[in-house]
Amino acid sequence: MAIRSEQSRLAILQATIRLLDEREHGSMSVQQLSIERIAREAGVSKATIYRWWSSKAALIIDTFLENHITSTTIKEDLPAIEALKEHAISLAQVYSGHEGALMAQLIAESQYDEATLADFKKSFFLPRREMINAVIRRAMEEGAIRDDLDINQVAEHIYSPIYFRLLFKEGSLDRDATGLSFDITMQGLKPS
Amino acid sequence: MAIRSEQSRLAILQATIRLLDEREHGSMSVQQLSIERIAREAGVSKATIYRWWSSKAALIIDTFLENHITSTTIKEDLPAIEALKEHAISLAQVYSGHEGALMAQLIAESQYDEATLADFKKSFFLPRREMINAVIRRAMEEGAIRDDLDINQVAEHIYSPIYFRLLFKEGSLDRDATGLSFDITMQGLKPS
Amino acid sequence: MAIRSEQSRLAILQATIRLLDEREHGSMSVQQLSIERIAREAGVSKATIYRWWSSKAALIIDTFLENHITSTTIKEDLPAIEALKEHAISLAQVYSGHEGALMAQLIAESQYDEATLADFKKSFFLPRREMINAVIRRAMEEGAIRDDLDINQVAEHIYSPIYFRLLFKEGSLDRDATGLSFDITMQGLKPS
Amino acid sequence: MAIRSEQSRLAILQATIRLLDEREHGSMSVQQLSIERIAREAGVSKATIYRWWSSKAALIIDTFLENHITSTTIKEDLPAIEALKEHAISLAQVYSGHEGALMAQLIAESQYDEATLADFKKSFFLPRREMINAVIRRAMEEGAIRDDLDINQVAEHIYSPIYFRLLFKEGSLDRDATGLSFDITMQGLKPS
DNA sequence: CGATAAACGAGACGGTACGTCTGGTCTTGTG
DNA sequence: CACAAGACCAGACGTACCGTCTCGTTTATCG
Repeated sequence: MAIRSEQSRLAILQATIRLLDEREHGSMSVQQLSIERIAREAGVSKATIYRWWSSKAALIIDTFLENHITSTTIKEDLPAIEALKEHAISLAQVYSGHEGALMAQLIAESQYDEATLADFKKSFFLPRREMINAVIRRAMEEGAIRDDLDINQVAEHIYSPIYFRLLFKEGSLDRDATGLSFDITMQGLKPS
Repeated sequence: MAIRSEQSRLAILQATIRLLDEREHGSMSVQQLSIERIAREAGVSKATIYRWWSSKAALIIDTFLENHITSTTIKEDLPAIEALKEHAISLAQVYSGHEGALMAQLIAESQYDEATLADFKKSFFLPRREMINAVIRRAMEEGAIRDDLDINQVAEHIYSPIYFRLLFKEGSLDRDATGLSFDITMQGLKPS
Repeated sequence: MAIRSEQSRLAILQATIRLLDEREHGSMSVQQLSIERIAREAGVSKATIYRWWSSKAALIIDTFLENHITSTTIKEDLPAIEALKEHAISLAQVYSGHEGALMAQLIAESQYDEATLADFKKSFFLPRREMINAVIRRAMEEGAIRDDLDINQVAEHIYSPIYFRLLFKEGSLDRDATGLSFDITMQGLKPS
Repeated sequence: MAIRSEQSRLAILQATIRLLDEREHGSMSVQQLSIERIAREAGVSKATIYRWWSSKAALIIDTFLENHITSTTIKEDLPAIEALKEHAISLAQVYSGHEGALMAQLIAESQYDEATLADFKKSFFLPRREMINAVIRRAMEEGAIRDDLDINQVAEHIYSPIYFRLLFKEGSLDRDATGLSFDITMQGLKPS
């Protein structure tokens, strides 16, 4: 039989994170990063990587998951609106650094491959959305958000300005700007 | 002396648009597209391409400009809010087709190169934003939009849901969905 | 592991010999011959050639070795002087054809690269010189050649007129001319 | 009208000699030297070079001629044999330095182009041979060399060991070695 | 003296090749 | 039988030259 080598798996993931690391020699972009290089760096055969990951993007997504990257908690004890606001602000702050660049590059890669986009959404979006949707639902119950809207569309309105700024490097991702943006959005979402 | 050959310039731009074209043999993505291939297809030396364009992305941007891609007009005779809405809807519709995919790929490329992002914004964003900003300003004067906000931020709120849907292929870009989304945003932007 | 492909090796050597062949389409010179072309002709990746040969010249030398080019036997049963003469004459005759041109081009290439010269001498010169030196030694013992000279210098005097004519295409390389030249040289080498 | 520009001609020749110069940045070989580079270095259009020289080799030959390279005088007041010996020795000494390398490279280039070989012989060989032939004739008259031989063949025997050593970098080109070699050759050429 | 014709610099152009890199696949031998 | 090691074909990378070809711009002769 010969089971999958955990040692190789880890070596590959660690080589990947090391090559993407901001403090290293130049910190490669996702585009510059090559399977070839990762294999060399990890002391692993290229075939082993291809055996277990379908694409460079899939490997990078796994690397992110393994390294608990870009997780933001939601404070359950606050009023729903404020919990959402805190979440938005902390997400924006995470995105203003190196992890934001990586996230932007993953979104970029997703434009070239359906499967990558699907994988990306499954791994990052849906889990987070489930959490956030619960809070949105709570806000609807609290009467702070219109309850005649699709929940996903509400989430979209909350997130989209943050991703816009991330991808276009336009406007700030700091606390104040994100808070103001959130308030405007909420003004549009509250019941009339 | 030795003037640039218009013939070569056109051959290059046309070969590029042809290779990116949706109806052709597979319709290459921006990533798959190579300078090598464009040169071969255009019957042109690679050096000629490198002489005039600093990167593949720069060439593609020029190709877009040359082909009047993704231009949407603004109806000046409507009330400002309705002009904005029409603009948003027609932009979303353009983005729901092949041109949307190309636009998404250009945004993707911009994540890997500062210069590309700058070029991209200069060529597509700023011109459009100038137009839209005038309408936003008119809406402020008409009292339909809060006049205490930065105009760019207002534009951001109008655009960001569209780009979110474009990039994440989540939610629809059709007339109804875009209209609803726009209405929500406007609700947040109108004076209290 | 991953052993060298004998199939590729042969394809490369055969493509090389084919391209250099006198009967083919123009018969390329060593200078005109390109790694690119050989790879294309052999149906082989350029990298495979670069992996195993350090330069075009090294590849051509191997091609020669593989094809038993320019080997001339020495008749052991003749008196030493006559064996040497026969050898000189047959070498000159070989050099008067296509193989002479290739040899001249290899000498030419050697002027531009130390390693090529060394490789060339190791592969062609030294083996032949060992054979010839034995005969020269026999001639010295037979009293036909001065035995106070360095053997290499004796060999040099025998060979140099042939290479002179080869490289300068001056004078003939036929049996009579080479024989006469050899006799003159021998007159200078015999004991006084 | 419009006569050839002496200024350009000189700039080209000087750029060439400078690029080939041993003291400069790496001292390019004839092979590495490119028309492109010479033109750039000379501040001259490529076309101007192509207008006046048929090949790189032709240009280099002209450069040599212009710079009185590798000229060796013959002492008329010595006995013919000694004049020849002095000539051979001083030629070998010239060839043991940078000029020898250039000469070797010109011989190399000549292997790839008939016209270059012809030009090379016409510019360097024949003039020198006329001088040397006169001395050989004198040696014949003095009874020091067999007078039943073709003069060119005599010259060949005198020169060939020197070129052999130059091209194969085998054996020395110093005074003693060249002198010994010359003596051996002369022993073969003197009347019996 | 002014027309004109060649020579010139500048450099764009289509090509060809360079040597390196990566993508994926396949093979061989080890643990 | 998963793995490392790495060979293999394919093909793109960006650069360097090739030799040809406009371009204006001198520059000298000739009408």
